[in-house]
Amino acid sequence: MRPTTRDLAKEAGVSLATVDRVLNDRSGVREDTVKRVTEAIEKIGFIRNISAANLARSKSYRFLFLLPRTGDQLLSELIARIAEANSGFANEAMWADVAQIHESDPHQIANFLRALDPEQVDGVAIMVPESPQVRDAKARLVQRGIEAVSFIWGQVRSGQGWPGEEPFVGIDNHAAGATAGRLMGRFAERRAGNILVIAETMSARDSLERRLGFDAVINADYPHLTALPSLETHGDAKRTEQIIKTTFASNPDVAGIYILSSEARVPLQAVTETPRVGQPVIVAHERTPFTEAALLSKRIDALITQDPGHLVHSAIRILRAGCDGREVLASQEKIRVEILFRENL
Amino acid sequence: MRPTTRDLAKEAGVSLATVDRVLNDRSGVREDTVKRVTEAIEKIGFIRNISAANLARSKSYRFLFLLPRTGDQLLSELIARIAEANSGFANEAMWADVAQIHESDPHQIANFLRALDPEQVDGVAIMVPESPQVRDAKARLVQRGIEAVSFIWGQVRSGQGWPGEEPFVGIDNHAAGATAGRLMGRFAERRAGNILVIAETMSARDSLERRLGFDAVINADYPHLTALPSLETHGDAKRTEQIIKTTFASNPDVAGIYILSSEARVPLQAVTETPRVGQPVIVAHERTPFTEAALLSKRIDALITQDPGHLVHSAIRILRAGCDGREVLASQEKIRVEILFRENL
DNA sequence: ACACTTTTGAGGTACGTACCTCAGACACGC
DNA sequence: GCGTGTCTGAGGTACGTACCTCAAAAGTGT
Repeated sequence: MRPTTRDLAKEAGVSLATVDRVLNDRSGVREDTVKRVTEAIEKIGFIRNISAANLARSKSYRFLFLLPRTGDQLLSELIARIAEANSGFANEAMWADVAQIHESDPHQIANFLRALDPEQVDGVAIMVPESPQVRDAKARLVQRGIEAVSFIWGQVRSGQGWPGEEPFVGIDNHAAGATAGRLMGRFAERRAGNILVIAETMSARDSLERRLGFDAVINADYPHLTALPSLETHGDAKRTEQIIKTTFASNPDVAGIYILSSEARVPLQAVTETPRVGQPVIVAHERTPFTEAALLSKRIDALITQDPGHLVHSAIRILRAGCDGREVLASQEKIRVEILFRENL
Repeated sequence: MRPTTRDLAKEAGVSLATVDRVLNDRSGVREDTVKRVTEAIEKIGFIRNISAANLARSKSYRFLFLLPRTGDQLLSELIARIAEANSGFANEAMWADVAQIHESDPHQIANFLRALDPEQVDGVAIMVPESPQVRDAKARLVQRGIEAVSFIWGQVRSGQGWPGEEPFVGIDNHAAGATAGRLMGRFAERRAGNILVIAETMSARDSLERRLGFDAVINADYPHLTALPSLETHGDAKRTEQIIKTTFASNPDVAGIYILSSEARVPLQAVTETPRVGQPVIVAHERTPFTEAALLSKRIDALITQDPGHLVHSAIRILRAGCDGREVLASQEKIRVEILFRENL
C-alpha cells in the first residue's frame, strides 16, 4: 500500500492539518516544521494520490487547442484526433476544446490569449505562427496560471525539457527536411537534374527549417541534384497551377519534387495535372486522405509525417503534467519524423 | 458537472442502493428495475467515475510483462521502457512488473500462466512464441479474470479489435517485411544481384511473415534482385560468422543484405567484419544502441522499427481498458512500422 | 389472510485528499 | 502577567463510488 497523508503525519510527528498546510503550501507553518514534513515525504516515499485530490476538490482539466482558421486536411485530421481523445478521456476528468483563429493577425491572437480565464481554462495548446506579441501573451498566460504549449508551429529546443524552456509539441523540422532530402537523394540517385521545392509560404519558420535540412543533405551528398528556389503557392490553386506550369516549361529535366508545406493537396493536384516528361520522385508531408490516396496510387513516392494522434495526446499530457506540477518524460514526448511508403501505411 | 450516481438514482426513481446493485451487477434486482436504471444511464449520459470507484475499493492495477529470458538489446530496451512507464504511473494506481521465462518451453510457460493469481495480477502482456499450450493457457487466464495481451510475438488480426479476437500489441510483420523490401529495392535500384536474408530462426511466425512481405515486394517490383534463402544464425556468433563468410565467398555480387531478426547485433557484426566487394545496401530491424550506432556510422542504410515505448504503453492501455471493461480505440493502438535513417533518429 | 421469498430503500462507513473552523499552545514584547 | 500574534492540532464535511446491514415493502404461493 502506498503511504497516505496519515502515514506522513505520523512519520513527521505532526497533525493531518499541518501536513495538509505543507502539501498545499498554505501559510502559517514554521520553516522547520515544513522541513520535518518534506523530509518525511522523502523518507517514506509519499506520493500524493492525485485522483483522490481531484475528487476532493472536484477538479477537472479543461484544455483548449487554439488552431488556425484556414487549413485543409491536416487541420481536419487534428480536430478529429482531438474529438477522439475526448471520448478516451471520459473516465478522467479532462476535456479538450478547439478554437480557431485567423493565424495572420498576431494582435488578435494575443488578445484572445489575454481574454482566457484561468477559472475556465487550465491549459492551451497553441498552433499559430511565432511572433513577439504571441510569445509575450504565452508568457503571461503561464504567469496567470494557465499552462501553455506550442503546438506543431514552433521549435524543438536544444535541451528538450530543460527548466525555463517553453514546451513544444511537434517535429524537428530541420530533421524532417533532411529526411526528405535523404529520401529524394537515394530515390533519384540514378538521374541528375533539378528538384522543385514547393511551399505554401517561406516566411514561416517551419518551412525555412525544412528547406535548410533538405538543402543540407542534397548539397552534401547528392551534388548531381540541384534544388531550385522555393515556389510559394500561398494556398491559391490557380496561382499554384500557373507557377508550376511555368517552372516545368523552363525545367524539362525535373528529377524530383519536394512539397514541403503541410497541406499537400493543392500543389500535388497542380503537379499531377501538369503534363511532364520523366518520372520525378515526389516527396510530400503529412498523412491526409488525399496524400494517402496519392501514395497508394503511386502519384507520390514517400510521405514525411508526424502522427496527429501523437501530437494531440502529447500536448494534452504536457498540459496535464503542468497542471499537476509534474515533470514529463521528455524522451516519451518526442514526436517522431515518420516515413510512409505504401507498405507501411 | 458530470451526473453522479445520485442523479442516476433520482432519474431512475430508485434508491442509491439499487443503482449500486445494477452498476456492479449484484443479484436481487428485478428485470424491469434494471432496465429502468440502464435507460436512465443512457438518458442522462451517466459515466462512472472510475477514479472514485478505484478509490472506494482501493483498487490498483498490477500488470506483468512476461518476456523471454534470452535476448539482446531489444529486450533491455523493452525492460527500460517498462521501468520508465512505472515512474510515469506513480499518480495512477498502476504497476508493471517484468518476469522472464525460457521461451522455448511451452509447457513451462503454460504452467507459469496457470500459476498466476487473479488476486495478485490484473493483466499480463505475453511475449513468447505461439504454441497451442500457450494459446490455451491465455484463454484460461481470461476466464479466470486476468487480462491478457499478446506482445510483439503474435499476429495482427484482420479486424483489429473485433469482439472475440485476442488482443495483440505489435507491428504487422508482413508489412514490415514489405517495407524492408521496398527500401531495399529502391536503394539498390541501380545494380542487379543477390540479396542476403539473415534471420535468427525461420521457425517463428514473425520471421516467416517478414520474409513473405519482403519477397512479395522484391519479386513484384525488382526482378533484377534475387533474395537468397534465409540464413539462420540461431543467435550463435561463431556459426553466424561462418555461414556469412561462406555465403559471401559463393556470392560475390551481393547487392543487399536484409537482417530480419529483431536482434541485429550478432549478424551485423559478422557482416561488417567479413571483407567483401561493393557496397551492399543493408536494412535491419529494431532500434538499439548498436543499430543506432551502425546507422550513424553508415554501416547500415535503414532501420525498420517498432517503438518500444509505444509497445509498452499500448499494452498497458489495453490491459487497463480490459480491467475496466472498456473498449480501446483500435486506431490509436496500432503500432506503426517505422523507418529510420540517420536524419530522423 | 397467511407465511414466505424477493426486491427495494435508508443509512452507515470507507477510500485519500482538500478545506474549513475553532481551540489551544507557544513565543514575543511590554 | 498581560495582550498579541503565530503556529499547531482536533475535528468536521465534502468529493463519487463501493459495500455492508437492517428494515420495510412488494410479490408469491397456499
